[in-house]
Amino acid sequence: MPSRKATISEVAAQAGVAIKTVSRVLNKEKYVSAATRERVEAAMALLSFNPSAAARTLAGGRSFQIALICDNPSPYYVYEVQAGVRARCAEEGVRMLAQPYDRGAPNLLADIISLIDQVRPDGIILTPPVTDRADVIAALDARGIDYVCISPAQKVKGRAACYIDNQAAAADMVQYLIDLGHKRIGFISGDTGYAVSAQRLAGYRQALSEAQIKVDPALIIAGGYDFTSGTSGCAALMALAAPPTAIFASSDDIAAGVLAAAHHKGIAVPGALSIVGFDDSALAAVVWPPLTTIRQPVRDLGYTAADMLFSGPDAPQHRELAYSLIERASAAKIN
Amino acid sequence: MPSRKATISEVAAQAGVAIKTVSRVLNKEKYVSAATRERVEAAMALLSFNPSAAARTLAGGRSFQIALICDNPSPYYVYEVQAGVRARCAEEGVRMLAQPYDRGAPNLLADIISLIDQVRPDGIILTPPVTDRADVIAALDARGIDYVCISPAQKVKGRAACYIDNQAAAADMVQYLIDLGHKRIGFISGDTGYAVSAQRLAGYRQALSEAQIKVDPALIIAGGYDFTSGTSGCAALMALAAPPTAIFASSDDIAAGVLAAAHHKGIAVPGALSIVGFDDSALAAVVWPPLTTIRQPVRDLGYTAADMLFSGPDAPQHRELAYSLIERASAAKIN
DNA sequence: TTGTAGGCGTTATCAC
DNA sequence: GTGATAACGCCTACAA
Repeated sequence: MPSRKATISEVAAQAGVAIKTVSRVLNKEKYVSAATRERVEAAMALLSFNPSAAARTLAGGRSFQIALICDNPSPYYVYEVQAGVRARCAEEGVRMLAQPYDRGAPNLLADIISLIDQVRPDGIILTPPVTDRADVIAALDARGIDYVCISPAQKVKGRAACYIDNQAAAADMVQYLIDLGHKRIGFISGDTGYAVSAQRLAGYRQALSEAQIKVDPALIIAGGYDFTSGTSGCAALMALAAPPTAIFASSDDIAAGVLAAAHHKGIAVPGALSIVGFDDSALAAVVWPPLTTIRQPVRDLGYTAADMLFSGPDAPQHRELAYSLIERASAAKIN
Repeated sequence: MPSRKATISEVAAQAGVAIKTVSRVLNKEKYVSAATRERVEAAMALLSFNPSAAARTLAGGRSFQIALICDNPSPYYVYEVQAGVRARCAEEGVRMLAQPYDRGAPNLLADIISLIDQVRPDGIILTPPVTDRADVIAALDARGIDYVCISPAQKVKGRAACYIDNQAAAADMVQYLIDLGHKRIGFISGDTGYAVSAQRLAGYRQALSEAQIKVDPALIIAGGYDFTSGTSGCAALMALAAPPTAIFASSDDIAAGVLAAAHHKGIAVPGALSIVGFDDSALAAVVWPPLTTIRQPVRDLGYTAADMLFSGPDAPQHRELAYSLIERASAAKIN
């Protein structure tokens, strides 16, 4: 194993062909005789040749990198999205450039433009709430970069995305609780920075309204998509003079927090309290296969199939602690 | 905002200087008059210039990318390490190339070599168990690439690393349980693929031995660093004719699993059962500051400071569910 | 302090 | 099918 990197011209010399021919083999182009190809491949193996990504990018305009623009307070969510994207990238011979960013960063647009101009990724994957930033989308369109949106707020015709009707799904979940006999149902919202937060709240209101149940503002707690919103939200709800008998958590992390707080207070779940949690990473799971076609038109997706929920590598185990106690209304209904 | 990328020569023309001068400003080199610098910077801003990473890499030999070679079954661990590395990279104007890999991948060495030769990262960060792969380390040394090891099995003089004496730390933790009066202490091990797993078991044995407590093989469960090892391990231990009164979990994920199983069985924790968990991501937290000096000699680190434990962005909240019930022996003792 | 020439390793174009 | 040659955008070396 040589400690110095072999170049394409060395491979060419070794195989007794022109540089361009090696390049053809490398890029799996047509019009290379089988004999030549084999000789070149042998030479590449002999010299353990690895093409320079920088040179290929400079000359060819492709970077062999897919950027994942990702902001989410939940480690599980990030982990699953990354794991899935990474796996698909490996299959395609592309590298994943994970770009977590701080939500609310003032220069997000500039950062993304820098990324594009500096790295020239072959494709970009967006997660909320960037999926809903008109300026970012416009910049991507202007540069003609391929991209897909995970869970955008709106379904836009012709734009590659993994979409779900959040309001309808949330309404389904609340309806499930109503069917169980609940009338006082608490709601812990997600971060207001995410468009889906309002949509889920709308679904909550819709279901109650359809069931002729009056919405009690005291039962609606403003939270964020994290564990602590669940703990504090649950505490606040249970401290009410008339506490709820069920709680809708706007994310699975919130649901886990609610569970923790409920346990802390000695409340049996389920029993005295029912909880449903909205599973965001289920949506993320769906984007993996479409990534294949990131350089081609990607079809929009509707609801996630139930069997895709929690389909991440070890998702079931990792989340068992939370889900063992969560009514799986979402999984049952979202489909 | 032009939709086409500006080049360095365009900036040079705009500023009325030579390309090389722009390059000097770009790389913050000395010997550029303040006036010239300002003019160049103005031109760069005007054209919203972003240098091509590919071109800089090809010509300069630097890629402005740091690779993070990471394998771990715990999302929290990965999340925290990535978050920390990313933050430091941003400060340094470098990008993070996260490279999760499948443990036990047969071609890991080849993959890493490909990474080096193709991307030429400016530095590499390794996490267990790659930190202990002699072939990988040798390859890195051969190529003269800077790298740091998080939690290697052995402390190697002169090799940049974030190290902790796992055996001593584990012994401390078990001693803590013994001090609480426990005599039958269960042990759920980590994956045998990690060198630290054996070291932690050795620490367990050592503490028992020093306390004149006979080691009962039935109390030692083979597991992995994940949640389910905790649930199944706990179930197995509690099913014994003489169950333990305390359990040592080889990782925090295992500890969380033990907790879940204990709850499931209606066992009060703490009370009937004490649990300690080994916190791996605490070690990871320590590597962040040294990253600054990744291109310079990096000093070895000893035990992690207690106040660095759980220092990740939202670590305390996210892990509250698990830790609210875990005796924090490790945090107290590791320092 | 600034500018000029040459090359980094690959791909695209256009011949052969 | 295969091969020369010119880019690609920037940095290193060496002048001026």
